[in-house]
Amino acid sequence: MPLLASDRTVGRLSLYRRLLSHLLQEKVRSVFSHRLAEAAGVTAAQVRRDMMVVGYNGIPTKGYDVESLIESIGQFLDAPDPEAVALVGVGNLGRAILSYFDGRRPNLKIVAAFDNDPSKAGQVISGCRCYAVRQIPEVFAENEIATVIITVPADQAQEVCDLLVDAGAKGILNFAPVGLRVPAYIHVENVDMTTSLEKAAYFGRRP
Amino acid sequence: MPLLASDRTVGRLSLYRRLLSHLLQEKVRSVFSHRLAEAAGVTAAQVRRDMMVVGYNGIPTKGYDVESLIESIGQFLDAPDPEAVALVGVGNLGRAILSYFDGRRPNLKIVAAFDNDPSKAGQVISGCRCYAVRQIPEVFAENEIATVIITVPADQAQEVCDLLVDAGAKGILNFAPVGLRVPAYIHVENVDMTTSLEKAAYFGRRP
DNA sequence: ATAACATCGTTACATATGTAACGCTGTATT
DNA sequence: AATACAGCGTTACATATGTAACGATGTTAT
Repeated sequence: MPLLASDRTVGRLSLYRRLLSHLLQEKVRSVFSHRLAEAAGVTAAQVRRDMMVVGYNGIPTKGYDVESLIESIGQFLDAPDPEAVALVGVGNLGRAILSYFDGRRPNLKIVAAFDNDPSKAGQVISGCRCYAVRQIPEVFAENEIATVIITVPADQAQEVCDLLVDAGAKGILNFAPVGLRVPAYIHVENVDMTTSLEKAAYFGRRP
Repeated sequence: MPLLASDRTVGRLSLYRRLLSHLLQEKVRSVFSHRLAEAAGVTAAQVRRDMMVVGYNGIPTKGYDVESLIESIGQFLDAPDPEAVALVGVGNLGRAILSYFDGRRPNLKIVAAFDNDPSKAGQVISGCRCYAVRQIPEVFAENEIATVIITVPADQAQEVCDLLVDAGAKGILNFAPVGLRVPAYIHVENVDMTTSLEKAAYFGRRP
């Protein structure tokens, strides 16, 4: 099993796992590549090819065992131990995201939020404690935080990003609509809502 | 100039336009493909190739005129007239998005928000009026809404989606972590924050 | 026990996307 | 006015990604 998968593949694996979890909740024990493909909006061949990447083997005429496949994808995607995540920028969007992720992925828990408004420090929002921005280094070190979510306004994003990289961030989920400049070994995942909306409008208009 | 561009290309054009707007605010009149490429995180060749799609021509040794390029990209990406957008699901995330888009893209304005909690009807949030879900057909017809943002919980997303398609939605920006089933002529743009976070963590871990 | 069948794993192919090379063009300089 | 040069537009190439075809495999039913 290769230790590195492509961006697209990782995205699909994450999606498969979520779909499989839903199936498990509905007491579904096994699933065929066809069905999983339909739910994920891809072809059955794509699913089988992705399973190869994970190194998981199904059984002809039986399909994939839901529970053990979830386990296998987890071993591939997740770190061996639960990971601590931080969020910077406790505005409307930051709070919404804290709420969104609260309890959603136990292995990827947001344990600290930072804001440059000092009055927010000490507050607990959706189970997450707030700190001042200057506390980033110590809190990162204490919790071994490597993954961060940036939800500050665009004009502060680069500045915050630099602080985070210095503090040891490796993976950044960036909601600010700017291209962050980072060292090559850092991974930035951009969520650009403006672009997404414009794409929805554009392709909705031209079928 | 081709009337249809690829998904990726449209995403980059949207990004270029935003970067160009920033430049314009800083009174920058013209820009080279190199600089625009650097800001967007792509190669110069990519920028020039994308300009071909838009049908915009620069001038050797002078580069691209910022103002007229913004205009050209707008003509390519935007509808001839400003478009009305709706949002469904006025929870934490919905409100954050209403605030985020408030005044950001004048040609793509969120004019109506819907929620199944009747107490929200009549409220105005970030300049956007709230309605009950059952009012979707009439409000869509009145405002000729074709683009919608879905921010309802996962278990209600498909149901809401069906209503929206019936009401005439063509482009859907979906924040719910489920694969929506829609007719072929409808375009769904998924923003999957869970997957994005998992990707950030995965690639941060494996450089 | 054996044969038929459905589904899997894998390899080979097709398409989409990005990168680089190259000649062209217009400006600026002497 | 002629020449040098920086940057553009385009074409050709390389890589990445997705699709489909095909043989292998295990289960089930006779």
